[in-house]
Amino acid sequence: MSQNPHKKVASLQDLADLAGVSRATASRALNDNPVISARTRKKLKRLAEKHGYSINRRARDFRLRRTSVISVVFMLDIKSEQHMSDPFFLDMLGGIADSLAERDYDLLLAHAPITNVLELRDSRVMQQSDGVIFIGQGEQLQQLNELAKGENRIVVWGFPVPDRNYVVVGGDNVGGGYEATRHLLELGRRRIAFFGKTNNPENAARFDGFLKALHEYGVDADPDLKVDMPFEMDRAREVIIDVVESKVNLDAVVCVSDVMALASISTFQELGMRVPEDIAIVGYDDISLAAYSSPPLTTVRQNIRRAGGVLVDSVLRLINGEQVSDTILASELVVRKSSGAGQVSVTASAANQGVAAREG
Amino acid sequence: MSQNPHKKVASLQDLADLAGVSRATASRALNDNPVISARTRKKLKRLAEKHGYSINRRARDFRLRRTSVISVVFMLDIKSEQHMSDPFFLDMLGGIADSLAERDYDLLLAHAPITNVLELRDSRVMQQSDGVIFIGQGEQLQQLNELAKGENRIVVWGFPVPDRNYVVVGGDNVGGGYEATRHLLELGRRRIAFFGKTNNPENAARFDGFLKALHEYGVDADPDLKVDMPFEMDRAREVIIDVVESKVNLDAVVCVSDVMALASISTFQELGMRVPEDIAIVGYDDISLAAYSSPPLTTVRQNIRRAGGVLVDSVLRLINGEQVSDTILASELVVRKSSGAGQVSVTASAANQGVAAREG
DNA sequence: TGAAATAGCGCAATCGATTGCAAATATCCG
DNA sequence: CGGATATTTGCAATCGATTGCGCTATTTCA
Repeated sequence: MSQNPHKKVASLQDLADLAGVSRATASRALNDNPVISARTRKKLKRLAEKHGYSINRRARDFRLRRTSVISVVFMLDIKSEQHMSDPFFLDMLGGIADSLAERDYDLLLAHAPITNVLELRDSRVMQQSDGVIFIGQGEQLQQLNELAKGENRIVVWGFPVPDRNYVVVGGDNVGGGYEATRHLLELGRRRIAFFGKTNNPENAARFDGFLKALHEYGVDADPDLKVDMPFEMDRAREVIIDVVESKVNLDAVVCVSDVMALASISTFQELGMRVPEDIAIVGYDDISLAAYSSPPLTTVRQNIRRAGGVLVDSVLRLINGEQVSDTILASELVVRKSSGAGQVSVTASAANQGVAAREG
Repeated sequence: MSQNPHKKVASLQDLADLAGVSRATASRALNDNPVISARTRKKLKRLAEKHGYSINRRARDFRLRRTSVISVVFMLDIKSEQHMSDPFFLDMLGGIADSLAERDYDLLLAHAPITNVLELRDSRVMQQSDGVIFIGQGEQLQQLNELAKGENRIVVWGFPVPDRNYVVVGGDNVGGGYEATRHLLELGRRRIAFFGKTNNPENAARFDGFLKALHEYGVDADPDLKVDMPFEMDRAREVIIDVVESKVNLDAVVCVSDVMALASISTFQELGMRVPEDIAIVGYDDISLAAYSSPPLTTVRQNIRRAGGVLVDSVLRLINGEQVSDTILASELVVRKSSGAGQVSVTASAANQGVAAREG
């Protein structure tokens, strides 16, 4: 009201009228179309500025038959909504949101637990957005692949399994699992457990790294030490108690997430075990609370903000019809000692850009 | 492709052609306009179903001059982006996202640190969405109020300060602060500190509750025990070290967030103090990790998912031109003991619905 | 100086839906 | 059976932008 010198300039037509030109000219001027003279262009831009006119993006998107919306879908463990509260996801979401904002895209958040990814096909996630970013492949590899069939605007944060119809951006899960395990082996531990479900490719890859390290150090893998840990912390706690009570001999744990690691620390301590003296624990993600557990948590850090940027980049390039290859981002082991919050970083593995080219 | 029996039915016109009626009739039929006969309506709905036609929401929104988008703005401490990774926010966001999805609204996420709220005025947050939800009032009470002036589609999660132009939904901060403090007083503690900045209304209210409890128990408030704690955990750590080293006598702490409480526990332990023997700590929010710290954290729980629902409800009703009053949601103290993950809940204060009516 | 080339701008169709009003058809009633 | 009323449906404008094509000026060059 009061901030606009004259009456409201709501549409392009209003602006054009004000400038004494046609709507078409106004449109072209604001879009820097070279066919418009510099004088006219400047005049219109000045008027737009002066009257606080900003283009109606919905109208433009409508005309251009696009949405300027990217959907972000969290593929969580089906029954555990709680899992979503892992700070890792918020960091990831923040990174994606920032990158999208820079590129002038909106973010449509879909995080309700999805029982079958294929149900998404007719949903707004697919229909009313220009592209989709999946966080995690979940357990529905088949369905996800089916959904991605014929679609060329889907990017997934996860692990590059063979024969898929989507682009993958992921951390170096094998390397991360390997470094985490190697760290424990270097500390002299030999009875190292792996805590986490391996029914999704990411965790399976971490487990591969785990096995690789064991093998390298000549340690046999004991099936009892692979624990299929649920994501919900209270249930995880029960499983840990089971493990300990069944007298499985273990002196270290590699966890697939920091949240799980923190829950484990708490549970082991509750059971009278000392961390890390009796049992050493390594997490994954390096959430900000990791540095503030007691003892501080050694963990594998993924560059989440960078990941968000790459995810957005990839999906936008797909939309643009460009060739996009997969990306594996480096992870690094962050070693924390009980004495204070000091930390030492050890690079785990270098970033490999574009590991696998994508078939057209 | 293969799932559609015939060719693609992309627009309402296609569907109308298929049914042998006009576009107008098709539109009315799908929208259950009573002026259309039941037979025609059924026929069109069946056809739409069969051919997998779903309405183009952008086109409809465009015609209806609305966006079906609600913006969510996180009003964070300006310099600390990290703060965003507090799991509390993700829970809140999840609750809002779910409620919006139910109501068929999109969620536009704006979380970049905002130096001046008024800058939002010309941004997409205000211009391209039907309503706005602010999470927290931040420190910019004045500007926020200025922004809300003349707007009647803004809802804020926070504390109902006087003379504002927006609707507030909030937890019972005074009650929460009070109960947290009372709990410590009941345990016999008398040197209780308050950790947190009180430059935003929510925390100020918690501090009021804190003072009220002290007063009730005849304990004098010591200015040294009010610690203006930064949100970043590493800086908070430094402040705590300062406090301890300056020989301030304290035996308990009320924190304005669980994340801060967890960081405090870690720091106190690092300094050789036992928790809770030497110093007892109460948090706020009951993030899921709170139950898994060592020792488990006693905290004030806010019903976040409910909050998300109320926020969405309120903003949609505002959009709808209805009168909306403020809402204060109950908080409850969750007491956790070192022995295991068992927990006892004590209701802190009842929910007061619609505390203050809003001037039209 | 006159014809051709170029620059600058406007006309009008278009994106996919909604809706006031009018037209067409069906139903009713004396 | 004819006119009045009620029921259904269609016509066409509209939301706010973009863009192919064509129309004027203006400039260029022989």
